[in-house]
Amino acid sequence: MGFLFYIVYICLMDEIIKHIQKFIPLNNDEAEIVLSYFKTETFKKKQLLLQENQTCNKQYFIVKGCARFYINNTKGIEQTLQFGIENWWITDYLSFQNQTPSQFYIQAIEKLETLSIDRTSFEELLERLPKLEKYFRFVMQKSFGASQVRIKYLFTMSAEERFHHMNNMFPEFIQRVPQYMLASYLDFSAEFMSKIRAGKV
Amino acid sequence: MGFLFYIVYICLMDEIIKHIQKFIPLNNDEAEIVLSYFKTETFKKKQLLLQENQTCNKQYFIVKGCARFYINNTKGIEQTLQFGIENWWITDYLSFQNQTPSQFYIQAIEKLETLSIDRTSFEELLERLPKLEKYFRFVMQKSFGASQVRIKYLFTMSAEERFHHMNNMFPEFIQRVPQYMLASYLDFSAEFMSKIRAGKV
DNA sequence: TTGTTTTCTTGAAGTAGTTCAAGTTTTTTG
DNA sequence: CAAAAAACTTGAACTACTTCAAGAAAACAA
Repeated sequence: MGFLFYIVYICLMDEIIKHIQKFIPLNNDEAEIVLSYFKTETFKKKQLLLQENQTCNKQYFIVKGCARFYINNTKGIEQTLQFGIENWWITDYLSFQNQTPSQFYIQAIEKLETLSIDRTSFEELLERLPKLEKYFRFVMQKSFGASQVRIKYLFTMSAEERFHHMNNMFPEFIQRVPQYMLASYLDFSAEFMSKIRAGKV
Repeated sequence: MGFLFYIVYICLMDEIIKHIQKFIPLNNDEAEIVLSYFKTETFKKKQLLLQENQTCNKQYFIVKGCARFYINNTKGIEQTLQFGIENWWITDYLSFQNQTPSQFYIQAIEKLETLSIDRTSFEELLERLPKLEKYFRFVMQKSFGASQVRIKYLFTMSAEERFHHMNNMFPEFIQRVPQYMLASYLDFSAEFMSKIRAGKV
Protein backbone atom coordinates (compact mmCIF):
# COMPACT_ATOMS: atom_id res chain seq x y z
CA MET A 1 0.00 0.00 0.00
CA GLY A 2 2.68 2.46 1.02
CA PHE A 3 4.64 1.11 -1.87
CA LEU A 4 1.87 1.91 -4.30
CA PHE A 5 1.61 5.48 -3.04
CA TYR A 6 5.34 5.78 -3.44
CA ILE A 7 5.16 4.65 -7.04
CA VAL A 8 2.38 7.12 -7.81
CA TYR A 9 4.32 9.84 -6.08
CA ILE A 10 7.45 9.08 -8.09
CA CYS A 11 5.45 9.24 -11.30
CA LEU A 12 4.09 12.64 -10.46
CA MET A 13 7.44 14.01 -9.52
CA ASP A 14 9.27 16.28 -11.80
CA GLU A 15 11.55 14.80 -14.41
CA ILE A 16 14.42 16.76 -12.98
CA ILE A 17 14.12 14.99 -9.63
CA LYS A 18 14.12 11.61 -11.33
CA HIS A 19 17.19 12.65 -13.24
CA ILE A 20 19.03 13.77 -10.11
CA GLN A 21 18.08 10.54 -8.38
CA LYS A 22 19.80 8.58 -11.13
CA PHE A 23 23.06 9.94 -9.72
CA ILE A 24 22.53 10.71 -6.04
CA PRO A 25 19.85 9.82 -3.46
CA LEU A 26 17.34 12.57 -2.69
CA ASN A 27 14.52 12.34 -0.16
CA ASN A 28 11.15 14.06 -0.49
CA ASP A 29 12.09 17.10 1.55
CA GLU A 30 15.22 17.61 -0.48
CA ALA A 31 13.28 17.17 -3.70
CA GLU A 32 10.87 19.88 -2.54
CA ILE A 33 13.77 22.21 -1.87
CA VAL A 34 15.27 21.57 -5.29
CA LEU A 35 12.00 22.25 -7.07
CA SER A 36 11.46 25.48 -5.14
CA TYR A 37 14.58 26.92 -6.77
CA PHE A 38 13.53 26.31 -10.35
CA LYS A 39 11.00 28.05 -12.45
CA THR A 40 9.22 26.70 -15.48
CA GLU A 41 10.09 28.58 -18.62
CA THR A 42 8.74 27.75 -22.05
CA PHE A 43 9.97 28.93 -25.42
CA LYS A 44 8.38 28.98 -28.81
CA LYS A 45 10.05 27.29 -31.76
CA LYS A 46 12.97 29.47 -32.95
CA GLN A 47 12.97 31.59 -29.80
CA LEU A 48 16.38 32.43 -28.39
CA LEU A 49 17.38 31.47 -24.86
CA LEU A 50 20.76 33.17 -25.19
CA GLN A 51 22.38 35.52 -27.70
CA GLU A 52 25.98 36.33 -28.55
CA ASN A 53 27.50 39.10 -26.37
CA GLN A 54 24.83 38.57 -23.76
CA THR A 55 26.01 37.25 -20.40
CA CYS A 56 24.49 33.86 -19.77
CA ASN A 57 22.62 34.13 -16.52
CA LYS A 58 20.70 30.88 -16.51
CA GLN A 59 21.07 27.18 -16.69
CA TYR A 60 18.24 25.23 -18.32
CA PHE A 61 17.07 21.68 -17.75
CA ILE A 62 15.08 20.51 -20.74
CA VAL A 63 11.82 18.88 -19.70
CA LYS A 64 10.30 18.62 -23.16
CA GLY A 65 11.47 19.63 -26.61
CA CYS A 66 14.72 20.24 -28.34
CA ALA A 67 17.24 23.09 -28.39
CA ARG A 68 20.54 23.86 -30.00
CA PHE A 69 23.72 25.68 -29.07
CA TYR A 70 25.16 27.46 -32.11
CA ILE A 71 27.36 30.19 -33.49
CA ASN A 72 27.06 32.63 -36.32
CA ASN A 73 30.22 32.14 -38.36
CA THR A 74 32.07 34.87 -40.24
CA LYS A 75 29.96 34.27 -43.34
CA GLY A 76 26.75 34.66 -41.36
CA ILE A 77 26.02 30.95 -41.44
CA GLU A 78 24.76 29.28 -38.29
CA GLN A 79 26.79 26.33 -37.10
CA THR A 80 25.36 24.03 -34.48
CA LEU A 81 27.84 22.91 -31.84
CA GLN A 82 25.43 20.98 -29.68
CA PHE A 83 21.87 19.77 -29.41
CA GLY A 84 19.92 19.34 -26.22
CA ILE A 85 16.87 17.14 -25.69
CA GLU A 86 14.81 15.88 -22.74
CA ASN A 87 16.84 15.48 -19.54
CA TRP A 88 19.82 17.46 -20.79
CA TRP A 89 21.16 20.62 -19.31
CA ILE A 90 21.93 23.44 -21.68
CA THR A 91 23.80 26.66 -21.02
CA ASP A 92 27.06 28.39 -21.85
CA TYR A 93 29.02 27.22 -18.81
CA LEU A 94 31.94 29.56 -19.41
CA SER A 95 29.71 32.62 -19.60
CA PHE A 96 27.49 31.37 -16.77
CA GLN A 97 30.39 30.65 -14.46
CA ASN A 98 32.55 33.69 -15.14
CA GLN A 99 29.73 36.08 -15.97
CA THR A 100 31.44 37.08 -19.19
CA PRO A 101 29.75 37.77 -22.55
CA SER A 102 28.87 34.64 -24.47
CA GLN A 103 30.16 33.77 -27.93
CA PHE A 104 27.15 31.55 -28.57
CA TYR A 105 23.43 31.37 -29.21
CA ILE A 106 20.96 28.96 -27.66
CA GLN A 107 17.70 28.46 -29.51
CA ALA A 108 14.56 26.35 -29.23
CA ILE A 109 14.19 24.04 -32.23
CA GLU A 110 10.83 22.70 -31.10
CA LYS A 111 8.43 24.18 -28.58
CA LEU A 112 10.54 23.93 -25.45
CA GLU A 113 9.66 23.40 -21.80
CA THR A 114 12.50 24.02 -19.40
CA LEU A 115 13.25 24.37 -15.75
CA SER A 116 15.54 27.33 -15.34
CA ILE A 117 17.69 28.55 -12.51
CA ASP A 118 19.69 31.77 -12.41
CA ARG A 119 23.24 32.00 -11.15
CA THR A 120 22.47 33.42 -7.71
CA SER A 121 19.76 30.86 -7.03
CA PHE A 122 22.03 28.13 -8.29
CA GLU A 123 24.68 29.07 -5.78
CA GLU A 124 22.14 29.35 -2.99
CA LEU A 125 20.77 25.94 -3.84
CA LEU A 126 24.23 24.39 -3.76
CA GLU A 127 24.88 26.03 -0.38
CA ARG A 128 21.66 24.61 0.94
CA LEU A 129 22.06 21.12 -0.52
CA PRO A 130 25.80 20.53 -0.98
CA LYS A 131 25.15 16.97 -2.09
CA LEU A 132 23.99 18.43 -5.41
CA GLU A 133 27.60 19.35 -6.17
CA LYS A 134 28.18 15.68 -6.89
CA TYR A 135 25.23 15.54 -9.25
CA PHE A 136 26.42 18.57 -11.20
CA ARG A 137 29.93 17.19 -11.26
CA PHE A 138 28.59 14.01 -12.88
CA VAL A 139 26.59 16.01 -15.39
CA MET A 140 29.67 18.01 -16.34
CA GLN A 141 31.81 14.92 -16.54
CA LYS A 142 29.39 13.27 -18.91
CA SER A 143 29.15 16.38 -21.04
CA PHE A 144 32.89 16.76 -21.23
CA GLY A 145 33.37 13.06 -22.04
CA ALA A 146 30.78 13.35 -24.80
CA SER A 147 32.57 16.39 -26.16
CA GLN A 148 35.89 14.53 -26.28
CA VAL A 149 34.29 11.67 -28.18
CA ARG A 150 32.67 14.18 -30.53
CA ILE A 151 36.05 15.69 -31.38
CA LYS A 152 37.34 12.17 -31.98
CA TYR A 153 34.59 11.54 -34.52
CA LEU A 154 35.24 14.86 -36.26
CA PHE A 155 38.90 13.92 -36.56
CA THR A 156 38.64 10.33 -37.67
CA MET A 157 35.55 10.02 -39.83
CA SER A 158 34.70 11.38 -43.25
CA ALA A 159 31.56 13.48 -43.68
CA GLU A 160 29.66 10.48 -44.95
CA GLU A 161 30.83 8.27 -42.11
CA ARG A 162 29.80 10.88 -39.56
CA PHE A 163 26.34 11.03 -41.09
CA HIS A 164 25.85 7.27 -41.11
CA HIS A 165 27.18 6.97 -37.60
CA MET A 166 24.73 9.58 -36.35
CA ASN A 167 21.99 7.85 -38.28
CA ASN A 168 22.74 4.52 -36.65
CA MET A 169 23.19 5.86 -33.14
CA PHE A 170 20.24 8.26 -33.00
CA PRO A 171 17.74 7.31 -35.70
CA GLU A 172 14.79 8.87 -33.85
CA PHE A 173 16.65 12.06 -33.03
CA ILE A 174 17.63 12.95 -36.58
CA GLN A 175 13.93 13.07 -37.45
CA ARG A 176 13.46 15.92 -35.00
CA VAL A 177 15.83 18.50 -36.43
CA PRO A 178 16.16 20.16 -39.87
CA GLN A 179 18.85 18.53 -41.96
CA TYR A 180 20.81 21.70 -42.44
CA MET A 181 21.29 21.94 -38.68
CA LEU A 182 22.42 18.35 -38.54
CA ALA A 183 24.81 19.02 -41.42
CA SER A 184 26.38 21.93 -39.59
CA TYR A 185 26.62 19.85 -36.41
CA LEU A 186 28.47 17.18 -38.37
CA ASP A 187 30.62 19.91 -39.93
CA PHE A 188 29.66 19.85 -43.58
CA SER A 189 27.38 21.88 -45.82
CA ALA A 190 23.63 21.45 -46.21
CA GLU A 191 24.16 20.77 -49.92
CA PHE A 192 26.57 17.99 -49.20
CA MET A 193 24.09 16.45 -46.76
CA SER A 194 21.57 16.36 -49.59
CA LYS A 195 24.05 14.56 -51.81
CA ILE A 196 24.96 12.03 -49.14
CA ARG A 197 21.32 11.22 -48.51
CA ALA A 198 20.66 10.84 -52.23
CA GLY A 199 23.68 8.53 -52.50
CA LYS A 200 25.30 10.87 -54.99
CA VAL A 201 28.68 11.04 -53.34
CA MET B 1 55.57 36.74 12.47
CA GLY B 2 52.77 34.19 12.21
CA PHE B 3 52.03 35.77 8.87
CA LEU B 4 55.56 35.13 7.67
CA PHE B 5 55.37 31.48 8.65
CA TYR B 6 52.12 31.21 6.82
CA ILE B 7 53.67 32.64 3.66
CA VAL B 8 56.57 30.21 3.85
CA TYR B 9 54.18 27.36 4.50
CA ILE B 10 52.07 28.27 1.49
CA CYS B 11 55.16 28.36 -0.68
CA LEU B 12 56.20 24.90 0.38
CA MET B 13 52.79 23.45 -0.13
CA ASP B 14 52.04 21.33 -3.06
CA GLU B 15 50.95 22.92 -6.28
CA ILE B 16 47.78 20.91 -6.16
CA ILE B 17 46.74 22.52 -2.88
CA LYS B 18 47.35 25.97 -4.29
CA HIS B 19 45.28 25.04 -7.29
CA ILE B 20 42.39 23.78 -5.19
CA GLN B 21 42.55 26.93 -3.08
CA LYS B 22 42.00 29.02 -6.17
CA PHE B 23 38.48 27.61 -6.22
CA ILE B 24 37.54 26.67 -2.65
CA PRO B 25 39.00 27.43 0.80
CA LEU B 26 41.04 24.63 2.35
CA ASN B 27 42.65 24.71 5.78
CA ASN B 28 45.90 22.99 6.70
CA ASP B 29 44.28 19.85 8.08
CA GLU B 30 42.19 19.46 4.98
CA ALA B 31 45.23 20.05 2.80
CA GLU B 32 47.03 17.27 4.68
CA ILE B 33 44.13 14.93 4.07
CA VAL B 34 44.06 15.75 0.37
CA LEU B 35 47.77 15.13 -0.03
CA SER B 36 47.57 11.82 1.79
CA TYR B 37 45.34 10.46 -0.98
CA PHE B 38 47.69 11.24 -3.85
CA LYS B 39 50.85 9.56 -4.89
CA THR B 40 53.66 11.04 -6.94
CA GLU B 41 54.09 9.30 -10.26
CA THR B 42 56.65 10.28 -12.86
CA PHE B 43 56.85 9.27 -16.49
CA LYS B 44 59.63 9.39 -19.01
CA LYS B 45 59.23 11.23 -22.28
CA LYS B 46 57.01 9.11 -24.60
CA GLN B 47 55.82 6.85 -21.81
CA LEU B 48 52.13 5.97 -21.87
CA LEU B 49 49.82 6.78 -18.95
CA LEU B 50 46.85 5.13 -20.63
CA GLN B 51 46.34 2.91 -23.67
CA GLU B 52 43.37 2.18 -25.88
CA ASN B 53 41.16 -0.68 -24.60
CA GLN B 54 42.59 -0.31 -21.13
CA THR B 55 40.20 0.86 -18.43
CA CYS B 56 41.33 4.21 -17.11
CA ASN B 57 41.79 3.78 -13.40
CA LYS B 58 43.51 7.01 -12.51
CA GLN B 59 43.20 10.72 -12.66
CA TYR B 60 46.43 12.72 -12.98
CA PHE B 61 47.24 16.22 -11.82
CA ILE B 62 50.23 17.52 -13.77
CA VAL B 63 52.82 19.06 -11.47
CA LYS B 64 55.55 19.48 -14.07
CA GLY B 65 55.82 18.64 -17.73
CA CYS B 66 53.50 18.13 -20.62
CA ALA B 67 51.24 15.31 -21.77
CA ARG B 68 48.81 14.64 -24.56
CA PHE B 69 45.55 12.81 -25.00
CA TYR B 70 45.39 11.20 -28.45
CA ILE B 71 43.92 8.55 -30.71
CA ASN B 72 45.29 6.26 -33.32
CA ASN B 73 43.18 6.85 -36.39
CA THR B 74 42.25 4.22 -38.97
CA LYS B 75 45.38 4.97 -40.98
CA GLY B 76 47.58 4.46 -37.93
CA ILE B 77 48.24 8.17 -37.56
CA GLU B 78 48.18 9.66 -34.09
CA GLN B 79 45.81 12.57 -33.63
CA THR B 80 46.09 14.73 -30.55
CA LEU B 81 42.78 15.73 -29.02
CA GLN B 82 44.15 17.54 -26.01
CA PHE B 83 47.31 18.71 -24.35
CA GLY B 84 47.87 18.99 -20.62
CA ILE B 85 50.46 21.13 -18.86
CA GLU B 86 51.21 22.22 -15.29
CA ASN B 87 48.10 22.49 -13.11
CA TRP B 88 45.86 20.61 -15.50
CA TRP B 89 44.07 17.39 -14.80
CA ILE B 90 44.31 14.68 -17.39
CA THR B 91 42.37 11.45 -17.66
CA ASP B 92 39.70 9.79 -19.77
CA TYR B 93 36.71 10.82 -17.66
CA LEU B 94 34.27 8.56 -19.46
CA SER B 95 36.43 5.49 -18.91
CA PHE B 96 37.38 6.59 -15.39
CA GLN B 97 33.79 7.21 -14.36
CA ASN B 98 32.11 4.22 -15.96
CA GLN B 99 35.05 1.86 -15.74
CA THR B 100 34.74 1.02 -19.40
CA PRO B 101 37.60 0.49 -21.89
CA SER B 102 39.11 3.69 -23.17
CA GLN B 103 39.24 4.74 -26.82
CA PHE B 104 42.24 6.96 -26.14
CA TYR B 105 45.91 7.13 -25.30
CA ILE B 106 47.58 9.44 -22.81
CA GLN B 107 51.30 9.99 -23.24
CA ALA B 108 54.07 12.07 -21.65
CA ILE B 109 55.55 14.52 -24.19
CA GLU B 110 58.19 15.76 -21.77
CA LYS B 111 59.43 14.17 -18.58
CA LEU B 112 56.27 14.27 -16.52
CA GLU B 113 55.67 14.64 -12.78
CA THR B 114 52.12 13.92 -11.69
CA LEU B 115 50.03 13.41 -8.63
CA SER B 116 47.78 10.46 -9.27
CA ILE B 117 44.71 9.13 -7.55
CA ASP B 118 42.87 5.93 -8.38
CA ARG B 119 39.12 5.68 -8.61
CA THR B 120 38.52 4.08 -5.22
CA SER B 121 40.72 6.58 -3.40
CA PHE B 122 39.08 9.40 -5.32
CA GLU B 123 35.67 8.35 -4.09
CA GLU B 124 36.93 7.92 -0.55
CA LEU B 125 38.48 11.37 -0.64
CA LEU B 126 35.25 12.92 -1.83
CA GLU B 127 33.36 11.13 0.96
CA ARG B 128 35.80 12.47 3.49
CA LEU B 129 35.94 16.03 2.14
CA PRO B 130 32.68 16.64 0.31
CA LYS B 131 33.67 20.26 -0.32
CA LEU B 132 36.03 18.95 -2.98
CA GLU B 133 33.00 18.08 -5.10
CA LYS B 134 32.71 21.79 -5.82
CA TYR B 135 36.35 22.01 -6.86
CA PHE B 136 36.05 19.10 -9.26
CA ARG B 137 32.82 20.49 -10.60
CA PHE B 138 34.65 23.72 -11.44
CA VAL B 139 37.50 21.83 -13.06
CA MET B 140 35.05 19.91 -15.22
CA GLN B 141 33.11 23.02 -16.09
CA LYS B 142 36.23 24.76 -17.27
CA SER B 143 37.33 21.75 -19.28
CA PHE B 144 33.94 21.42 -20.90
CA GLY B 145 33.79 25.14 -21.66
CA ALA B 146 37.24 24.98 -23.23
CA SER B 147 36.15 22.02 -25.30
CA GLN B 148 33.12 23.93 -26.59
CA VAL B 149 35.29 26.85 -27.60
CA ARG B 150 37.72 24.44 -29.26
CA ILE B 151 34.94 23.01 -31.42
CA LYS B 152 33.95 26.55 -32.31
CA TYR B 153 37.46 27.26 -33.57
CA LEU B 154 37.57 24.04 -35.57
CA PHE B 155 34.29 25.02 -37.21
CA THR B 156 34.93 28.66 -37.95
CA MET B 157 38.60 29.05 -38.75
CA SER B 158 40.72 27.84 -41.65
CA ALA B 159 43.82 25.76 -40.94
CA GLU B 160 46.00 28.82 -41.23
CA GLU B 161 43.81 30.89 -38.94
CA ARG B 162 43.81 28.16 -36.33
CA PHE B 163 47.58 28.03 -36.42
CA HIS B 164 48.00 31.79 -36.07
CA HIS B 165 45.43 31.93 -33.33
CA MET B 166 47.25 29.23 -31.36
CA ASN B 167 50.49 31.05 -31.99
CA ASN B 168 49.12 34.30 -30.62
CA MET B 169 47.37 32.79 -27.64
CA PHE B 170 50.07 30.35 -26.48
CA PRO B 171 53.41 31.43 -27.96
CA GLU B 172 55.45 29.73 -25.20
CA PHE B 173 53.44 26.53 -25.32
CA ILE B 174 53.92 25.83 -29.01
CA GLN B 175 57.67 25.71 -28.39
CA ARG B 176 57.18 22.76 -26.08
CA VAL B 177 55.60 20.25 -28.45
CA PRO B 178 56.64 18.80 -31.81
CA GLN B 179 54.94 20.53 -34.69
CA TYR B 180 53.35 17.40 -36.05
CA MET B 181 51.47 16.98 -32.77
CA LEU B 182 50.32 20.57 -32.90
CA ALA B 183 49.24 20.06 -36.51
CA SER B 184 47.11 17.06 -35.58
CA TYR B 185 45.63 19.00 -32.62
CA LEU B 186 44.65 21.76 -35.03
CA ASP B 187 43.29 19.13 -37.43
CA PHE B 188 45.58 19.37 -40.42
CA SER B 189 48.58 17.44 -41.70
CA ALA B 190 52.18 17.88 -40.59
CA GLU B 191 53.13 18.75 -44.17
CA PHE B 192 50.57 21.51 -44.31
CA MET B 193 51.92 22.88 -41.03
CA SER B 194 55.33 23.11 -42.64
CA LYS B 195 53.89 25.04 -45.57
CA ILE B 196 51.96 27.44 -43.34
CA ARG B 197 55.09 28.18 -41.32
CA ALA B 198 57.11 28.75 -44.47
CA GLY B 199 54.41 31.10 -45.75
CA LYS B 200 53.89 28.89 -48.79
CA VAL B 201 50.14 28.65 -48.61
C1' DT C 1 81.82 11.94 -32.01
C1' DT C 2 79.19 9.15 -34.93
C1' DG C 3 75.33 6.69 -36.14
C1' DT C 4 70.35 6.33 -35.44
C1' DT C 5 66.00 7.99 -34.80
C1' DT C 6 62.88 11.59 -34.88
C1' DT C 7 61.17 15.66 -36.79
C1' DC C 8 60.65 18.96 -40.47
C1' DT C 9 60.45 20.46 -45.46
C1' DT C 10 59.25 20.56 -50.39
C1' DG C 11 56.79 19.95 -54.66
C1' DA C 12 53.53 17.48 -57.60
C1' DA C 13 49.26 15.23 -58.08
C1' DG C 14 44.83 14.19 -56.26
C1' DT C 15 40.27 14.67 -53.72
C1' DA C 16 36.77 15.44 -50.26
C1' DG C 17 34.65 18.69 -49.61
C1' DT C 18 32.60 23.93 -50.59
C1' DT C 19 30.24 27.60 -53.04
C1' DC C 20 26.98 29.45 -56.04
C1' DA C 21 22.72 29.84 -58.26
C1' DA C 22 18.42 28.28 -59.37
C1' DG C 23 14.57 25.35 -58.86
C1' DT C 24 11.49 22.22 -56.04
C1' DT C 25 9.25 20.61 -52.07
C1' DT C 26 7.55 21.01 -47.47
C1' DT C 27 5.94 23.50 -43.55
C1' DT C 28 3.95 27.35 -41.34
C1' DT C 29 0.88 31.15 -40.87
C1' DG C 30 -2.99 34.25 -41.14
C1' DC D 1 -7.08 27.49 -47.89
C1' DA D 2 -3.73 30.40 -50.23
C1' DA D 3 0.45 32.76 -49.66
C1' DA D 4 4.73 33.10 -47.61
C1' DA D 5 8.55 31.25 -45.49
C1' DA D 6 11.59 27.60 -44.55
C1' DA D 7 13.92 23.56 -45.93
C1' DC D 8 15.79 20.59 -49.39
C1' DT D 9 17.90 19.32 -54.02
C1' DT D 10 20.88 19.50 -58.13
C1' DG D 11 24.88 20.15 -61.08
C1' DA D 12 28.98 22.73 -62.39
C1' DA D 13 33.01 25.07 -61.07
C1' DC D 14 36.29 25.62 -57.61
C1' DT D 15 39.66 25.20 -53.52
C1' DA D 16 41.64 24.16 -49.12
C1' DC D 17 43.41 20.83 -47.95
C1' DT D 18 45.67 15.67 -48.20
C1' DT D 19 48.77 12.13 -49.75
C1' DC D 20 52.97 10.46 -51.38
C1' DA D 21 57.77 10.25 -51.85
C1' DA D 22 62.16 11.76 -50.97
C1' DG D 23 65.54 14.50 -48.84
C1' DA D 24 67.39 17.68 -45.07
C1' DA D 25 67.87 19.03 -40.44
C1' DA D 26 67.70 18.39 -35.67
C1' DA D 27 67.74 15.67 -31.45
C1' DC D 28 69.21 11.74 -28.99
C1' DA D 29 71.94 7.69 -27.55
C1' DA D 30 76.09 5.02 -27.39
